[in-house]
Amino acid sequence: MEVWTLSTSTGSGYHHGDLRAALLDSALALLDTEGPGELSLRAVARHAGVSPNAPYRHYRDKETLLAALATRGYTELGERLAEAAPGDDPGAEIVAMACTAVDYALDHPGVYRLMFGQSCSTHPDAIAASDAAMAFVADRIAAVAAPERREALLTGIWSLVHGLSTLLLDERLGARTRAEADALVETVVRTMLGTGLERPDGESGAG
Amino acid sequence: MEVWTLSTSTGSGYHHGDLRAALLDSALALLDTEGPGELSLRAVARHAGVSPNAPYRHYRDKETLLAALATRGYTELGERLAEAAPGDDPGAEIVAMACTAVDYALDHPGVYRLMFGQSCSTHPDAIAASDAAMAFVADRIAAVAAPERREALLTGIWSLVHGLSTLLLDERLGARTRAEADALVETVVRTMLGTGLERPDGESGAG
DNA sequence: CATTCAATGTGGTCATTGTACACATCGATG
DNA sequence: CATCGATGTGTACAATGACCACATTGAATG
Repeated sequence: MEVWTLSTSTGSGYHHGDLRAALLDSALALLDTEGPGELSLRAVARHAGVSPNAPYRHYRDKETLLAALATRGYTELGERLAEAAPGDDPGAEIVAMACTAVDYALDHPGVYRLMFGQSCSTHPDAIAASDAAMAFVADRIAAVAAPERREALLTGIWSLVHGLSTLLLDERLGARTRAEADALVETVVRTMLGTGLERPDGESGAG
Repeated sequence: MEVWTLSTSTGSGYHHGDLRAALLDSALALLDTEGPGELSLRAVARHAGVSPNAPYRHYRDKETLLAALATRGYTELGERLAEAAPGDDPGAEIVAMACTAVDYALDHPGVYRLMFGQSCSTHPDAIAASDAAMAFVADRIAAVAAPERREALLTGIWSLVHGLSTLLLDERLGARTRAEADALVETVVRTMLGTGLERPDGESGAG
C-alpha cells in the first residue's frame, strides 16, 4: 500500500518499482518517434527493460495502456491551456490557447495522434480527460462570447485547432519552425474569427 | 497490355480479372466496418477471395494499398465537392461544401480516418489527390473572399471541417442523425465565419 | 494448333506481435 | 522463518506482414 515516488527504476532487479508509470514514459518516448500505429506493446516493454508480459500486470491490454497515455496527454494539454491565456483582447486569448494546443501537438506528435485517434476516443477515461480540457476552453470562451454563440464557438474553435494541428503535423502547411507555425495559427484563427467573408450587402471586391 | 474493364470477378477461378480494383473495394468495405488500424491485408485478400499473397502482385505492401484507397477517397471527396456548392450567398456555398465533406466522413469513417492518418499523408499520390481536392475548395473560396484572406480562409475552413468531421465520427458532438450533423455543421461554420466574438470596442454583453 | 512467356495467383516459410497460462521472485506480515 | 499477494518471467499459440519458389493462365508467336 506504499506510494511510489520514483519513476524510472527502483526495484532490486526483478521488481521494477513503478512500472505502471514507466510504461507510460516508455510509450511516450517511442510514440514521439514511431507513430501510434507502429508502436508495439513489446517495444514498450523492451524500452522499459521488462519482459513482454510485464505490462499486462498493469494494463489489461495494449489499447488500455494507450488510452492511459492519451488520458495523460489530455491532462497535460489541459494544464498547458490553463497556463496560457494572457487576455488583452478576446482574440488574443483564443489565439494563445490555439497556439498552446498546436504547440502541444508539435511537441508530442505521436501522443496527439493517439489522443484524436479512434480507439482512445472510446475509452471512458480518455473521454473524461478530453471533456475536462474542453470544459476549460469552454469557460474561457464563455467569458468573451455571447451566450447564444458559446457552444458553436467552442465546437468551432476546438475543431479548427484540431484541424490545424493535424495539417501541421502532416507538414501540409509549409511551416517549418515553431514560430512559423504559431504565426500561421494566429493568422488563421484571427481570420476565421474576424470578418472572414465579404458580407453579401457589402461590395465583394474579389476578382 | 490489355485494359481490364470489369471490376468484380472475371477470371475462370484462378485469375481474378481485376483484382487490383477488387482489393480496393474489399478494403473499403472492411474499413468502413473495422477501422484502419485493425484492418489486415490478409482480411482484404480473404474478402476478395484470393490467397494472402495475391495483393502483393498489385501493391508493394499494405501501406501502398491503403494509400491507394486514400487517394481514391480524396478523389471521390473532390467529386462530391464539385457537385455541391449551390451558392446563393458566399456563406451558403461554404456551408454546402462543409456539409458535403462531413457527410463523406460520416459515409466512410474508415476511409476518412485513413485519409487523414499518418502513413497516407506521406504517400505522393495521396498528397496529390488531397491537394487537388483542396485546390477546388481554394477556387471556391477565392471567388468569395478578399485576396489577402484567401489562404488563411482556405486553411481555416479546411481545418475546421476536418476537426468537425473527426469530432462527429468520434460521436463527441451528440449529433445522432445526418440531419442533426448537417445542422450543427451549418451553425458552427456560420458562427465561425460571421462575427463570432464581440469586438473589444463594442459592448461585451456576456455575463 | 503447339509453344512460349510474362502476368498473376498459391503455398510455404519466417520474424514479429498480442495475449493467455503457468511459474519465479520479491516484500510485507504472521 | 513460513506464507501470501503482488509483480515480473517463460513458454506457447494464433494472426499478421512479407519474402521466396512454384503453379496456372491467357495471349502472342511460330
